[in-house]
Amino acid sequence: MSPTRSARDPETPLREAILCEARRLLEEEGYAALSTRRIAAAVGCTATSIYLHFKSKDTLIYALIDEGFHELNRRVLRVSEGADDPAAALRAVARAYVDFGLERPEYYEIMFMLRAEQMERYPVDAYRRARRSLEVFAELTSLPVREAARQGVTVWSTLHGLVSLLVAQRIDVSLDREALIRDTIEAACLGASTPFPPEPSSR
Amino acid sequence: MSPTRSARDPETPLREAILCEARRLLEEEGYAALSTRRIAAAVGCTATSIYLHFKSKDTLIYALIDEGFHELNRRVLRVSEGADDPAAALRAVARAYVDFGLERPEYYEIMFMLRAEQMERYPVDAYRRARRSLEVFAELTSLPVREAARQGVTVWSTLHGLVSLLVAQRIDVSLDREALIRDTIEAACLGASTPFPPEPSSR
DNA sequence: GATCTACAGTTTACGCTGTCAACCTGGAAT
DNA sequence: ATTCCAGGTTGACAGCGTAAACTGTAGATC
Repeated sequence: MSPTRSARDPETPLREAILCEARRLLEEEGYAALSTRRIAAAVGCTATSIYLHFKSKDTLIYALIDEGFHELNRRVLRVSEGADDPAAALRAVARAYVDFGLERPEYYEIMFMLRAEQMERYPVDAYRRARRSLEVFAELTSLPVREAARQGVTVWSTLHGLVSLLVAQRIDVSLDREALIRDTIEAACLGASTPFPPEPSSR
Repeated sequence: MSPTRSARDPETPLREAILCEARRLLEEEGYAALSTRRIAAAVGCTATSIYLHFKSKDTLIYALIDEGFHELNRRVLRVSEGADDPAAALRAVARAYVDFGLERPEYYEIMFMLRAEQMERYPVDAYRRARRSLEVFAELTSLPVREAARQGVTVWSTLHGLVSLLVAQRIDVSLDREALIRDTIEAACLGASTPFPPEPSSR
C-alpha cells in the first residue's frame, strides 16, 4: 500500500532535512548562525524552498522550541517521578531544570530568552502545552492551588534567573559555579516550602 | 576663549544627536528598531557617519547600556541609603531593581538579556564598574565577605529571573503580578538572611 | 597669501538577512 | 492527451552593518 501522504504531512523528506540542519546549526553555532540561506545551502535547496514547508523562519524556530520543550519535559518528569517525597522531588526537578539550561544553552535561549516581539505569532495555547513541565513547580509546592500557581512561578523565575545569567555569561567567573547553583536551588525550594508569605498588612 | 575641544571630545554635536536619537528609538520602538540607517535618517546624516563617532554599532549600544546603569545605580543607591536597617534596605533595593526593569524594559533588555557573543567586546572592567549597584546585594546580606558575594548573586539572579520573564512576557497574565513580585522579593530576601545554607555533607 | 594637514562628512559598494512573485517541471488524474 | 498541481527554482526587493575611497573645509605652517 502506498503511503497515503497528504500534502501537509510534516514528515516530508526535505522538511525533515531542513529541521535537521537547523537543529545542527543551532546546537553547533548558536541562534545567531541560523539563517535560511545557510540551512538551504547545507541541505542543497534554495532559501525560498524553506517557505514551502514552514510559514516563516519563526515557525521553523518554533519547531525547534518544541523539541527543546520535549527534552526539558522528559528530563523533568523523569526525576520528579523517581523521587521519594515532594521536597526531594522539587529539589531534583530544580536541578534538572538548571542542568538542561546549562547543557543546552542554545535551546534555552530560544525557549526562554527571546523577546516577545518575535514570539508573538507563537500560538499561546501551544506554548502553554509545551511548557507542561513548568507546572510541576506548582504541583510540588505544599500550597493550595491558588497560591501554588504563583509559588510555582516564583520557583521557576528564581531558577530561570540563575540559568539565564549563566547562559548570557553575566556572572563573575571567579565565583564557585556549583556552589552558586546549590545556593539558588536551596533558596528556590526554601521559598516554596514557607506556606504563607506574610502579606503586607495594609497599604 | 575658544572651547579647546580635542578631536576625541565625546561632546561633539553630531555624536550627541546620534546618541539622543538612538535613545529615543530604543525607548519608543525597542532594541530591534535600532539600526544605523534609521538613526542616520533621523539626525540627517549618513549611516557611515556614525562610525566617525562610534567604533561600531555595539559601541553605540554600550553607551546606552552605561546610561541604563547610571539610572539603575542612582535608584538603587538612593533607596539603600534611605533605609533604616539592612533587612529593610535589602527589600527596598530589591523593589527598586524590579521597578527599574519593569519601567525601562528596553534598557533592561540590552543591559542584562543580550547574549554574550554580541557583548564580547564590551570591556570587562567597564562592565564591572557599571554594575556597581549589583554589589549592594552582597553588602546587604548578613554574611562574611566570601559567602556574601555568592549570596548577593543569588539574590540578584532571583530578581533577574522575575524581571526578565515579565519583560519577555513569558508569565501567565492571569497571575496577580503584584503578588508575584512581592513573593519573589520575599523569597530573595529570605534566602539572603539564612546564614549558612546546609552544605551537602559529602558527595 | 599659498600650501599642507587633519578632520568630518559623503558616496559607493560588499555581503549578508528574510521573504515575495513569477516561473518551471515532472508526475498523477481526468 | 491534456490538465492540474505540489514542489521546486530564479530573481528581486528592502533592509542590515560596515569598509574604502572620495570631498570639502578649517587651521597651522612656510
